Amino acid sequence: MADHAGKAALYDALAESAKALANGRRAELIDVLTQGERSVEDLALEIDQTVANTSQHLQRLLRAGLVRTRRDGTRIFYELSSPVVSTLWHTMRRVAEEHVDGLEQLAAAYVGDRSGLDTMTRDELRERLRDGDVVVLDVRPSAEYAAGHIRGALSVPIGDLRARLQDIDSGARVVAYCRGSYCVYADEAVRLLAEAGRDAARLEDGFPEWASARLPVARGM
Amino acid sequence: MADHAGKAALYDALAESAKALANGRRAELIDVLTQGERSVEDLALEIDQTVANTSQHLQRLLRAGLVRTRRDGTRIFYELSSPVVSTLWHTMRRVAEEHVDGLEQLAAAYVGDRSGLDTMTRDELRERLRDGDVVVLDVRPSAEYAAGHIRGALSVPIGDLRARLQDIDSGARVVAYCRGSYCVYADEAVRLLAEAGRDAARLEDGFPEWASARLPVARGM
DNA sequence: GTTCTATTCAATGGAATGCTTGAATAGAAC
DNA sequence: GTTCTATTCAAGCATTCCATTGAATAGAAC
Repeated sequence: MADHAGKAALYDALAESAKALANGRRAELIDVLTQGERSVEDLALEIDQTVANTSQHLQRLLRAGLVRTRRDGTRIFYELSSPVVSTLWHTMRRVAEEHVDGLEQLAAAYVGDRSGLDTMTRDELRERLRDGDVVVLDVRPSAEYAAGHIRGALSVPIGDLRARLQDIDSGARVVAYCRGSYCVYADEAVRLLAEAGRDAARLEDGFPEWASARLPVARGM
Repeated sequence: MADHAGKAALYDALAESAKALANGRRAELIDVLTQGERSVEDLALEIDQTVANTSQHLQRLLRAGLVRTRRDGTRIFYELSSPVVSTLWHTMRRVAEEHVDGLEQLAAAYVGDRSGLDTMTRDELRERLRDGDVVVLDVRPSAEYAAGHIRGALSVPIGDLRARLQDIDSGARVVAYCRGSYCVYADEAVRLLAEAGRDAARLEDGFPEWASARLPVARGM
């Protein structure tokens, strides 16, 4: 007969990865890290938590093996330890979307009304990029742009957009993108651009989807 | 600016699915349910817990939407609410295998030494089934056989195997299978058969892998 | 060496979780 | 109707988890 203690311990270990994700703040961290590596302070700002608290969550993720660290001078960068982790996060999100009820309402409440916003599919953007008749704006924080972006996109963090409006060719069709469908930066950008009389749309999804569809990306500033 | 409370609530909701899996006993339940629906008492036996405790875990899974129930006479059957859940479980397992350290040791400690056991791949078994020169034994509990099994397999729960040895054609090559690579029933069966002088091997993986490879399956006893 | 800064550590209190026990419920069988 | 049985509910206690606070550390800049 198999030993019961052994079986329990095995499943406890298997559940460790789930435990690491079983907290809203850590889920948020993993989601942000999906966009690329970030420093602790940066992440703390991103998830609206104290640095100490963020650090503790990160260390829990580290212990579970979901992230790894790299030191650069005085700061420490965290990143996902492998692509499987990002797959896990996306699968979890799909399951939650399908099965956690009330989630759609929460998402709608957070994202707000998108009915007035023009959108563009990945395929259309790819074609227009090939034809060169589009300006693509990456409105995520510049650290995320640096870690990877759609090839040909300009980095215009959402906070800088208003000030840099005049740098953007006023005749061109403009497409803004950010992290994905839950991310509201691109929405804000499109609204701001539309108010300024530009022909603006948001990419339906975000950078991770673009990258995992193996479409052209670039790194650095 | 987006409301922070809304964002936190959204991610908390997304983390709900992970919380449901963030416990060894619940992970075990999901794993068993991967094989098909089961009653509460049955599941309690399977995970070596009291019925009350098992019931509470099941209800947590139910609240998270990962399972659904069906009443049949006096008992209640639980099953996974959709195939995505089983995908989630497998992804989680892959992540744990890759990143939780000490897991391999735990698995090895539980599974024991397999070096003396002959194994057969899915492809080989499929060919032999087509040629008809193999006896296939499903050594899982009969409830799991009923919920779905390799077409052509006989149901011989591991506890009954010794008593039914003489029913098995003594000239044939015998292949035993159970739930997957962590499942030890098939190992036990192969050892028992080998001791009895039979030509026995275990299928490398288990029924779920067979089914998701879309190979021939059947239901019922 | 000293100072500065990003990160981590340690201790706290309050909330959620997990297992146990014994009682309650809701259909089935009679 | 009564009895039986599978499941759920409710209360209790020990454990773990989470955000906060303030102190400690380790490397960079000077």
